[in-house]
Amino acid sequence: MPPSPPLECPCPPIGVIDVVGKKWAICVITLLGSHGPQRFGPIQRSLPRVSPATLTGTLRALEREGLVQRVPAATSPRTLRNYRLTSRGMALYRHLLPLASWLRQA
Amino acid sequence: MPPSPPLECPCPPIGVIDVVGKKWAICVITLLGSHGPQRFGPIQRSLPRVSPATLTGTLRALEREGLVQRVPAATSPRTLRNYRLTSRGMALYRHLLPLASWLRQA
DNA sequence: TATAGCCGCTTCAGATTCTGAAGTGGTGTG
DNA sequence: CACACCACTTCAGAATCTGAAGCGGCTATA
Repeated sequence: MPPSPPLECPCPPIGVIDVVGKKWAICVITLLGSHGPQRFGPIQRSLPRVSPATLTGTLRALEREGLVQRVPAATSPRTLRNYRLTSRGMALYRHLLPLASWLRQA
Repeated sequence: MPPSPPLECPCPPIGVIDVVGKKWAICVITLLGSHGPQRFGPIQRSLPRVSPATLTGTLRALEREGLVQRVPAATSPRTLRNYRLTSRGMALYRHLLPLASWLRQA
């Protein structure tokens, strides 16, 4: 008897999930979705135990996937930048809300 | 001016998310949710590039969180065991469905 | 009973990734 | 100019993951 064929996984295990299927990416997306655009510092302070190197990598990966973009921070006199969700990122955020609420009450 | 206080993250960045916020855990939960209880081998064959060590670790962590349980595989003459979602695991599965559908069409 | 094979892991080395402390560079302020 | 602030970058050590290999329990067949 041949081994049973692979089942189709509802979550394709390669591709975007390599970016999104990480806790810091999930946290960043839901944070930006619920609190609006933020700068690097506040994001870092809101996510205890994330190292700046990992946060930079996470943000760059989300940018590459077109989920987040950097925009000038209008409120600041400095040339600082906010990270904000793109419309694709907003769509993902909405699809993450059920998971986020489950995680909160879990 | 003191640094802005941390924002409340909708996804608490410690706790269950350390188990659930990984791609293999997401894949296992959605796989078991959509295809019913499965044994180790079929799960492994359905998730390309997961190593047996990582899959074992993922399943044990999900078991510890009460999301998955091992039950005797009734259909098999062997003393093999299926992994199946608990009711808590089923609840998580339902909250993961929107994410899974976004990932599929992303 | 002997034996061969499947299955569910476990072990291991090497590669990748993460943490947290420290440092760098660019920009605005006094 | 001196200084502070912020967004990173660098680095070493720790943790985690991959993929190949092997082990032990069980079953089917002889």
